[in-house]
Amino acid sequence: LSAADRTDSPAPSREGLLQIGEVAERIGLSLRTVRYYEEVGLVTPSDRTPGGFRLYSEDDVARLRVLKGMKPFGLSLEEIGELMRLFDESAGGAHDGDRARLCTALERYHDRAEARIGQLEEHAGEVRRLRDRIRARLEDLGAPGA
Amino acid sequence: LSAADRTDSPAPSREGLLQIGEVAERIGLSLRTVRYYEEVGLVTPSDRTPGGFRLYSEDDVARLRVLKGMKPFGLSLEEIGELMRLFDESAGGAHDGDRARLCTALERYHDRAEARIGQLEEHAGEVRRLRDRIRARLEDLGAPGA
DNA sequence: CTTACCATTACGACGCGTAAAAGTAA
DNA sequence: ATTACTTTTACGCGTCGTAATGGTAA
Repeated sequence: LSAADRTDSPAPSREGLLQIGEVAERIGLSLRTVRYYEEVGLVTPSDRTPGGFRLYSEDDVARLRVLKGMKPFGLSLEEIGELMRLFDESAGGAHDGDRARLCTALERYHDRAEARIGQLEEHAGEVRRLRDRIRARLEDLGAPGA
Repeated sequence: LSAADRTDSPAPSREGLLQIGEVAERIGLSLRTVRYYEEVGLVTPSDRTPGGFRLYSEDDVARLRVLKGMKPFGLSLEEIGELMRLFDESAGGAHDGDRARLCTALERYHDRAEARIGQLEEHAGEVRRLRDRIRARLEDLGAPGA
């Protein structure tokens, strides 16, 4: 290797395809998690090197990013998979199947999202009250000492 | 049994002590969960019937309620246990031990609570965006049909 | 005696963390 | 040859859900 090659870039590999380490770091997921998502059929790398290294396209990366964004939704990975397929199908333009089924399914997730938002806000409120209780204990504990 | 006894009250049992079913229903936890909290040393029933039925005092119930309120904090049950003990110790009035240790420990939980609040609000934001995307898909899907 | 409630034990699931042993890329 | 990256396999953990089997309360 010539000295000019010492850019030491982690692994652009070929044709803009990324290997798992780069992907995980960009998205903020662990390697284990990315592999697990593949194991349960959520995101499969578009290609592999002859040696078996996973190679992800930009689309794959995008899917993973969407996936990560869905996590606060509190769905199971299986449900996340269904939701992503619903998106795929509904984005397909050609609504070959029954559009009605897509709608009702999406509506259910929409309602669940609303419910989840409320729950998260409730939770934030509960934690705020807890924080205040801790704060009170602290003042109640720090004042006599100072 | 006389007909007058057919009030069929679930299980006030004796002396205001409640058995697990009543407790679980009041708090909104499953029996399994209540038993598990006991298993890991968080809330132990004050008494048992001769036959082995768990009997909870009002204080026990209160502890369980506090416990449930802490769940959105996202702590492990072990950490929740520590936090509850910190509360107990700091409420003891007689601060026999080192007050400094209590303070620093409580402060850590306080900071973690703040962080958690921020996280929950972020999550709510993400779910809101997701909801909007679902909504967009629905409009995009429903308009051409109607 | 019946019915509703409760006990214990144990195995399973989900979403990964983590380690082990080995192969691949450059 | 070295080094950094990757592979697969497999066991572990926390927080319960869910039987299965049998005892208790009234």
